[in-house]
Amino acid sequence: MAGEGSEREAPRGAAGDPLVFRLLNEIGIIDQLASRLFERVMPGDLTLPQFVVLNHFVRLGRPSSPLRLARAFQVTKSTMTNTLQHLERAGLVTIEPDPQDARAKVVFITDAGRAAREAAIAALTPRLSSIADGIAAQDVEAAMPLLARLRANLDAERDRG
Amino acid sequence: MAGEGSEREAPRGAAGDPLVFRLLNEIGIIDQLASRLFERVMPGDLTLPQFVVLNHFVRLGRPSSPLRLARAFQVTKSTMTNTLQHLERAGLVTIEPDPQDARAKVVFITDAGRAAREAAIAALTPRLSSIADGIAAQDVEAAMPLLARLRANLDAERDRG
DNA sequence: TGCATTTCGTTCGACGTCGTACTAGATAAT
DNA sequence: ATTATCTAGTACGACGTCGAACGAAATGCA
Repeated sequence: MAGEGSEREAPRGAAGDPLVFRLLNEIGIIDQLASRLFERVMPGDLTLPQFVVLNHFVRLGRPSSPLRLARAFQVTKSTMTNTLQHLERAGLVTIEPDPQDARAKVVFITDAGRAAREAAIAALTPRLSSIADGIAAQDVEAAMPLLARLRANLDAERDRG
Repeated sequence: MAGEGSEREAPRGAAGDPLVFRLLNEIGIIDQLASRLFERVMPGDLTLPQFVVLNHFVRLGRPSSPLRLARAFQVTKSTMTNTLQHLERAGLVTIEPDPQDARAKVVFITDAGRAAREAAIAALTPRLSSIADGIAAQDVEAAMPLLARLRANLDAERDRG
């Protein structure tokens, strides 16, 4: 464990003591550390959101649209526009008008995109084992329902206004 | 970035550890949703990092320095410089040179800062119960060691380069 | 003492993210 | 048909975040 100064605290919320605050707190730290680590390990200029989009294409096996991608990743349309523009400039995806709907666009992954995704996974994989070190699969499985519930609650609260 | 929604596909179990990957994925989504919700609920122009810094001051009960704050929240110095500049412009903190060390600075929370923090907490509190709805305290307690371990692993991996 | 190194903080440019506002095209309503 | 409304995507500005580079001050070392 790193330096643990007496002043150490979490980068997220924690207005008081409540348990859920502590949980969100811990989650915030983990997300912070994980994202940074991912970006540092990524080859080239590939960022985490860019990788995630490329990965999605490979798993999906077919083209998609900016809006569907935005929904899939819970980001706004403008955020996805931004990410796709970067990917397109890097030649990792191509974007064409949708023949069916002149408002829409179709996004394809390119061969270079697939290669970049493979390289990223190759760089990531060895790190994942270190990160998983000393973590029991059954403990993770046991924690997932809690997290799913928390996510669902946040989701509902988001729609609430 | 968050995880996929409806456009889901069977995660083909690439080499490595799909389990920890899924965990980090879920954590990413939760952090996303929680952060957005916080910012939407925050009164005025207060952002989450700004609130967290103010909150830290109240809990700490004494001034601090940009570097110590950066370490406490696991962000870089430049990130903290940025946040503190916003807080100072809003009159929520004051920043003075450190008499002991001419390189350093001392950051104080102001009365306006305390008031802003109180207002934020007042706005946040009612949301908390909704977010915690259906979540058992013992389940959270049970999950914390796992998360702590994950955090520690990420921390160690970060220092590894 | 004097110079090299470390430390504290800022500046700069880049990316992700949001929300608002806008265009263009599709759909519904009358 | 014509108009009103909704939908897909983009533009813009703001904030958080990082890393690299920098100036200024403290510390270490010879």
